Amino acid sequence: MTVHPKVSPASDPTKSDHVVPRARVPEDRVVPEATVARLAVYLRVLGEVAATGSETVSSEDLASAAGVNSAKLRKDLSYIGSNGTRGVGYEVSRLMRQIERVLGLTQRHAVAVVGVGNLGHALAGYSGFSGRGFPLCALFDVDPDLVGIRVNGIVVEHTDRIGEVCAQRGVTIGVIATPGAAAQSVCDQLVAAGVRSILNFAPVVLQVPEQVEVRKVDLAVEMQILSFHVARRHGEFAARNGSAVPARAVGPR
Amino acid sequence: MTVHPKVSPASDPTKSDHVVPRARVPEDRVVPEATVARLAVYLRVLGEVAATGSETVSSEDLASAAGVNSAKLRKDLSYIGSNGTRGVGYEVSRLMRQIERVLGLTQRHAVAVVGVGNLGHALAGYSGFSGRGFPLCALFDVDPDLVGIRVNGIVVEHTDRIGEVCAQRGVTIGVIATPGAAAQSVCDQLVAAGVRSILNFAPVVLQVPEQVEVRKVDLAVEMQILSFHVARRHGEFAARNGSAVPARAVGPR
DNA sequence: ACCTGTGAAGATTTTCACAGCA
DNA sequence: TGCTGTGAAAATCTTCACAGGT
Repeated sequence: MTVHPKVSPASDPTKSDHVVPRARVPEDRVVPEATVARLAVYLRVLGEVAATGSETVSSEDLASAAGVNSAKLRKDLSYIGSNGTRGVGYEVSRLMRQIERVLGLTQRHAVAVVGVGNLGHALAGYSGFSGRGFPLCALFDVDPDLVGIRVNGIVVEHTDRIGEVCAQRGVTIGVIATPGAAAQSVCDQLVAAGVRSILNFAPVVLQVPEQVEVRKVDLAVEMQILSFHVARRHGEFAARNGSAVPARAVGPR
Repeated sequence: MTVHPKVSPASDPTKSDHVVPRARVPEDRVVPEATVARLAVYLRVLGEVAATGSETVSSEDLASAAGVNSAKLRKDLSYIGSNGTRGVGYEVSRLMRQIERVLGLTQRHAVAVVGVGNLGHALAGYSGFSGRGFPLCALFDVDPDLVGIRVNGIVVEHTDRIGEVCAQRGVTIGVIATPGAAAQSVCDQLVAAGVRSILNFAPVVLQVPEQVEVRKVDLAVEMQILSFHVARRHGEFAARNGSAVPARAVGPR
């Protein structure tokens, strides 16, 4: 079941020296997963800052615009070897380039979307896709009525041709927007075609080889998490006095 | 000079005492945030198990279907005071009810979707919405061509009426599917209307009072995270000893 | 024999707080 | 003075490993 690559409980928790020499790539720093997710957010916020004409930002301002605290932001940026200037802040354009480089946005990633229903359509039309280094290169569906039509300039192919078309067009990222029942099979085909990164919108837990990175976006899960918090809010107070909603500390603006 | 347009973000000065109130269940048990997200997944998988006719599952089987390891699953379930039977496993229907109760799915949560573009349409048509205890009760848009039309049985209202309509229909969860530029303003209106849970699809970091729970779904961020992993695979470990691929297993979230 | 529930260890992430530089 | 970069502490989350019930 669980694969156990390493067994030895490792060594002394003296983190100061990275004992295991990683490959000799320039800027080889370990970027925590949690940090990666936030870097993308910082990048967008930096874009907004740049649009205002500011050439520098402080960690404080950037953090508050990104909704995190400034210590976290500084630590995140320190992982990517960034340097701002003490007493001044970060140079916006330089920092943007740095984050883009770390996120691999200096290369383009050809994207295929499988499933051209409501959601697939919306995705295909999403400008942030092609606009931001993720050119949409292929669309697939099983529905004969959809195969052959053109969406956002791309002709919809039959899912049977996933392997062939993805290989041909160098697809590196696959987006699954099919019904749940079809998702695993589609996923298998993408993986067979060499796709190693998948964004899954189908309400299914995909089983993939470990080298494949899957990100899941699940509306039902998000709604249920919100539901939990709604219930919690009511539960904490309602038990005692039966009132619907606890007094609000913040009124309408 | 400062970037933040609005009031306090979900984190800031006032946040010195940042101890997020832990999630509580009537029994005074604490459910970690990370666990809450997985409970929703377990619930779906349990549904699939139930469909096969099994009346019990082991932590091992359930975990593998949910893509997590069994120790984690058992610990998660222990937080909700669940009990399976040693030597046997968990009773499927009982466990489902328990999770539903903890997630607050025993009550209905009226949902409003703001923004009836491509994505909003897709969301409005999403069956898992109304089907699963989240009745879609209101739709809003600014576009005069959309206001008044009926989508999935719901008449689209103008966003000016968010406050009025949400209050009237008892909306507790708001979904923002507008362009980024409109999102903050829409959010403010939802909050003013008493909505305390928001699912945000707009590529913006919303600034909200701290009692409001915001979940963000951000396609660009997801793509960029995948991009990072693509780049890492190709870059760093390329020529390390010939053995297995160094990529570490990364579970969903 | 099998499988849950959980204390404790380990790993990761967040926050604090301050040294040090422009 | 103002703000970054970062050790170190704290908090959170994951995994181990086994006691204990069936």
